Amino acid sequence: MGRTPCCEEMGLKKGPWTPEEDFILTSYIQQHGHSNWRALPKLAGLLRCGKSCRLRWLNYLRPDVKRGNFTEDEEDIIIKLHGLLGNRWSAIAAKLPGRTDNEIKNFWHTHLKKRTEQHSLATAQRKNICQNSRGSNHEINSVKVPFTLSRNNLFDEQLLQRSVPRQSQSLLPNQRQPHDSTSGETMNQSRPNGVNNDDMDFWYSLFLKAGDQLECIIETSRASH
DNA sequence: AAAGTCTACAACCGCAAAGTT
DNA sequence: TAACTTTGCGGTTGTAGACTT
Repeated sequence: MGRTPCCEEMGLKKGPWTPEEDFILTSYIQQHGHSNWRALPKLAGLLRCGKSCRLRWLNYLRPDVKRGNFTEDEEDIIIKLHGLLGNRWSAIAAKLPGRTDNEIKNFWHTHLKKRTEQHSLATAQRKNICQNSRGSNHEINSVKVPFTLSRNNLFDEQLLQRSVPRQSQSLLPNQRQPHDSTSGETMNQSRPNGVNNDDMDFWYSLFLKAGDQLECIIETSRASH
């Protein structure tokens, strides 16, 4: 038996939200919270599905949502984190208070993607020149950070150990204490080398410390293997 | 001024993970 | 433990407004 799509029920409205709907949703959540998105629209008197209400609240109506243009600092963080995390927009958004995953995703596709593609092209061209001058026949790998994290892949810890700057070695996973017994247990169960790939705080701090230097060294390391 | 094209972003969709019974 | 429900995520689409021809 399949799951019923949330908007399949008859009479549910789709498309842009009206100010009246926004007011009803905001008022309801301020009074009752949002413990059950599925039941919320009926209780609030909205002809919307719970999913739509949740999205509207999280991306637009929440009081702590920051509107307006991204600052240069925010752009920089997004670019760096995207290099580290890939398209994990919610993880990136977690590091930018007031910004939503949807907003960051849109901003990436409309502004930053082009810019980083241009940067990658320039980097590849620069490295080609460098490689050719050394007479190497190694293929240039365009992947910026080889241990880019995603839900399903593991990074190459040995490569990371070889690659990070000396001053950042102390931050590597096997030198680091787990946050607590629970996370430590999870780490050991799920990762033979004791690494929890979801520990974004760690990778974020490492990346901010090592930053471009880490990327540069890893690229060199790959080319030399 | 009209038509065509581009850009930005709100919103939808399907899927998978997490939670519940 | 299986079946089912709910939530959250990321990819994609629809469309309004800006811009160009």
